[in-house]
Amino acid sequence: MKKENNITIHDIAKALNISGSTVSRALNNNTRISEKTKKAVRDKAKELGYQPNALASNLRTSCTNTIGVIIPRISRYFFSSAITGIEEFAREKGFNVIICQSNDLEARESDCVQTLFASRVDGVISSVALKTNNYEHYKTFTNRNIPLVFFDRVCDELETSKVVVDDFKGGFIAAEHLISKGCKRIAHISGPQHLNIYINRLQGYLKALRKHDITVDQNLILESPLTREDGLRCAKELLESSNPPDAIFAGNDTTALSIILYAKEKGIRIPEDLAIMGFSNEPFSEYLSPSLTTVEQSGFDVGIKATELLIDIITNKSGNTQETIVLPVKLIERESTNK
Amino acid sequence: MKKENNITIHDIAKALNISGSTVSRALNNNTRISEKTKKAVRDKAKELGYQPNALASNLRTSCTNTIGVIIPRISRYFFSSAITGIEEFAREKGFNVIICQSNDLEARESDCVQTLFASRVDGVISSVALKTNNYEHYKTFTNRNIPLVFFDRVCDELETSKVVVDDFKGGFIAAEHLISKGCKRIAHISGPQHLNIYINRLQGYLKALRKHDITVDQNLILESPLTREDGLRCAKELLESSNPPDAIFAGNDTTALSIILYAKEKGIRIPEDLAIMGFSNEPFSEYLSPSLTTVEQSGFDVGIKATELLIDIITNKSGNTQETIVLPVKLIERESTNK
DNA sequence: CTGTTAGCGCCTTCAA
DNA sequence: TTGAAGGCGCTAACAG
Repeated sequence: MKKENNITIHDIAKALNISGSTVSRALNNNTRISEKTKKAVRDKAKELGYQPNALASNLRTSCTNTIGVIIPRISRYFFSSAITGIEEFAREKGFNVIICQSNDLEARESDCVQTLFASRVDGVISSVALKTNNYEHYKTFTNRNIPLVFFDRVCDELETSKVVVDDFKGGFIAAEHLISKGCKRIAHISGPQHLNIYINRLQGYLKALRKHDITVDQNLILESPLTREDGLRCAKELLESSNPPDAIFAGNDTTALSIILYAKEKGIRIPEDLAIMGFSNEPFSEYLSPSLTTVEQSGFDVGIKATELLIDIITNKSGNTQETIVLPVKLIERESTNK
Repeated sequence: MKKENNITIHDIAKALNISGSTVSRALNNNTRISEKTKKAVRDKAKELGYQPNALASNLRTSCTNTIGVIIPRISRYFFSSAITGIEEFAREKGFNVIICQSNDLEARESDCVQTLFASRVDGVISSVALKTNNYEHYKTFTNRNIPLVFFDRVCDELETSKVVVDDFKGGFIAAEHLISKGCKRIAHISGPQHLNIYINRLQGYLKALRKHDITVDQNLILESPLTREDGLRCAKELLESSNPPDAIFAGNDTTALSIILYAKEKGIRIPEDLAIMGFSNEPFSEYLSPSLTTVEQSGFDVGIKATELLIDIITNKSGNTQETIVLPVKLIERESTNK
């Protein structure tokens, strides 16, 4: 369906008896145009209801003013809030945002790359899929000098900028917090060990144990895909063992909630302030478990930071295209129900 | 930052000693091109690593193959799943998607309209902000013949297509379900009464009461902004009244969860199968309240339907631009904890 | 079936 | 400080 003809810069030019180029320059606030002309042009533009045609401008400049985003799933709160941050910042800077979901699958992620590339995005922000082991597809961007910024789940093989959360410290303070409560046998449910975030959280946890001279018990460290189902499996394994842990540091919200639910159902007592949900801020977590301690990162802030970095690279203000920004984490302790 | 020069159709043309238009037609699978030429063109395109430049095509055809979406907040599960549906369907049909959030504010919604318009989207899918009372800004689209489809929260003032959920029936079956459990005093927490969905749910509820000769008690019908805070206010008002209801049909998930939480905290007994969460499918609801009965709609399905409708209109397959599609609802009863 | 021609609306040299 | 001219890459008449 063709759109109606719109007002172009030439209509303004004709109305003002000047040339199209002058109008173009005036509209783009070129310094070589007199204030008087600029004002006249702007007024006339408003009067005629002129709307610049981004398409034409894009074709000419080969800039789309569009940022592509690849995320695992939009329905996870961390990512939807990251997108909110990305969108907000990008729009403010005059960029549009195109979002693609990988569904945590490598093949889909590869499709996303193609889609975004075909859309001629000026830059890309991505958080890698759980299932991604091969990062070749990202070279579509790096090979063509299209700026790429990873956030949260990053790829270390590629030389790009990154915005990460201090997962190591998160794991450390989570474990140390539990130790300070008197716990010795602290379980940790970790995620897929090819992803930086889970590796780092585990390392942080281990460091805390070592610092406090607590022997590491490998039986207390589980690797999980962090799904709900697997959360229940972990809960069973940990809570019904002959020698159960006295605290649990779960890898993510889903897992933590699964465990608490399982415990409640089986009548197993596990004080919520001795369970820690890793790195989440799901809005419903508080409802489920009002006294759960969490280690948090703000998806929104991560999104903003990543976008800021990307736009800096796109507009060439920053020559450094391999910067890594580490954002701090916070331990949030809630009122205890453990009376 | 300018992109490197890319392969164009003319490079292919030159390599094959044919004209650019033939290449263009071959690539677009025009019927008037011989299979042999098509194959030659496609092979050469692949060989050279040709990537079509959508920008140029867009400028020429004044179609962007892009759909704009305006939603209140991406972080609400219903909307994020709707977007997943929209995206999936749109991509399959070769459309890109640009998402804007209104944050449930009228002014922001108006900004979204401007942004999408400036992006020259081929069509728009929208769910109106809670705070929107004036729909003038949407005329930016309707005045210019840019197809507009509302979903879920629709605007009846504008003559557009709509995809809605059967809220009336939802309210009806929710109330009737509670009546069948023997409840007589059924409270309903409704949302802002300028929005179709809340009006209809309330009407359905009222019809069920009338059908079963239950006198309507206005004290049991609350209007709420459906926030968490107001959920607590409603809980207090209902549960601590001198004559409390024996069932509650909450307007949305947040409210339902607030009520259950409040009840638990205060030690007030309210069997979960006598509370109904209206129209939600938040992934964490089940964790919080495993036996809560819900009336559900799938955001994903709504998104798909809306996109299908919009793309039909854009591609002019359907002349009807004022269709209203009503999707059914389901009552989901879970295992009762009310032993 | 294929080629020629002429723009889509804007920006950017180059020249004045 | 402004104008003229050309072209970004593609497509849609119009001719053959």
